[in-house]
Amino acid sequence: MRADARKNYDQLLAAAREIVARDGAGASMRDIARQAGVGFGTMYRHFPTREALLEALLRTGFDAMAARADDLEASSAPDEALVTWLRETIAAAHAYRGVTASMIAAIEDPRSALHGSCVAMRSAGARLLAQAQAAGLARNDIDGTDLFAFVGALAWLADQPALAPRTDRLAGIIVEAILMRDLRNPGVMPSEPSSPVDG
Amino acid sequence: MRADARKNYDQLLAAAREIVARDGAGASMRDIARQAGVGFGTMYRHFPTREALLEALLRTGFDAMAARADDLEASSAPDEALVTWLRETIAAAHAYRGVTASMIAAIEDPRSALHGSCVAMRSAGARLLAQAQAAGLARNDIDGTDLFAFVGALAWLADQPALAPRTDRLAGIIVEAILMRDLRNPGVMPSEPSSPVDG
DNA sequence: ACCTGAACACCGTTCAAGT
DNA sequence: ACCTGAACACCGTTCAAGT
Repeated sequence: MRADARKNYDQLLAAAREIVARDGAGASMRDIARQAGVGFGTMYRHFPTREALLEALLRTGFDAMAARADDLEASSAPDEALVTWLRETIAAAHAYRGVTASMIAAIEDPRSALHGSCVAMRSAGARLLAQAQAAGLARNDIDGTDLFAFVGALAWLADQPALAPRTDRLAGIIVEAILMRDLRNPGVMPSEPSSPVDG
Repeated sequence: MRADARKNYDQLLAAAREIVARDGAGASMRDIARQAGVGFGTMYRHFPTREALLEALLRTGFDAMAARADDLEASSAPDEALVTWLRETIAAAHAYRGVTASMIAAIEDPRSALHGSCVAMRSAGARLLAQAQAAGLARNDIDGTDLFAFVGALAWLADQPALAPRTDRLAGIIVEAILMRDLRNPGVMPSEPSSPVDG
């Protein structure tokens, strides 16, 4: 890759990060090329489709969340690892407004440029879920794709200005349901031995 | 309203229903006008904004769901009323692909044409929730807007082809969490008298 | 090799001209 | 009163012409 091409590539990615954060996944391609100081044709040479551009933009973040899952798996209890990973992943997805739909469409389309990153992230979450399930800390009737679906739905909530402030609390309710916890009484701490945990 | 204007209005609405069902909330306005056999100007005379058109399209459905809440409140146990209403409302929202976001944005914008219908529907759901809460059948730490948020998130799930088949099951998990039920063992039917139902 | 922008076929929206 | 479509400023995308 020639030096000028490399520079254009980097500038396009930087511009895309800025414009997509401002205007969402449907941002104007022309705006991105303009912001990068590059001709439209150059942009299409580097990224033949909008999805290819989003892919390059998201791969870094996705790979980071997959790696984060590994760290959490090693350092935390299975349930806490899962909770932390879910919260951070929702927050990360929210950083790219509106991309969640493309992300989810990519997971079952092997031809999509986003496919690899999506599958890797789903696997990372699925591993954490399996750990929690093996420890008897999470319900057994959901899988990694269900987890992915919840992340997507909650990231979508975070994208709605009217609902964003409630996202954390609603995520908490879903996490409770996944972890089979019962935290309904706000005054009672989970340290109280209220549930029968016999095998 | 003149007879020809009335006819154009109705044809625009019918065309919008068809095109929006096919292409979602971002459907081409020109397509709708063309499908209706009406000039662009005529369309903008009747519906000055895209939101105004969506509003007219959705108001009927929203009002129906509000009325449905009244029926259910009168005819069913509070928890079953809430479950049924949630499922039907998610299905109804899904019939208008992608409009959920506009619907939710409208709820806190009194100037939006959708505002009235949204608030009415939220109130209907909130009433069912309050009934279930009063009967001790639903958790007390959520309100009508939370319910609305769950409906939106689940309708969004139903809009994603890759996740649509799981929507019902995931809705069930959320409903369980709202109703404080524990149906985690798939083999056990709820007919088993496991919960104390004394009043 | 790589870059560029005129060119094409669209889009949402407006408004002068029609009946 | 109401309808219409040319006109404007955009958009995504391509491709012949340049270096």
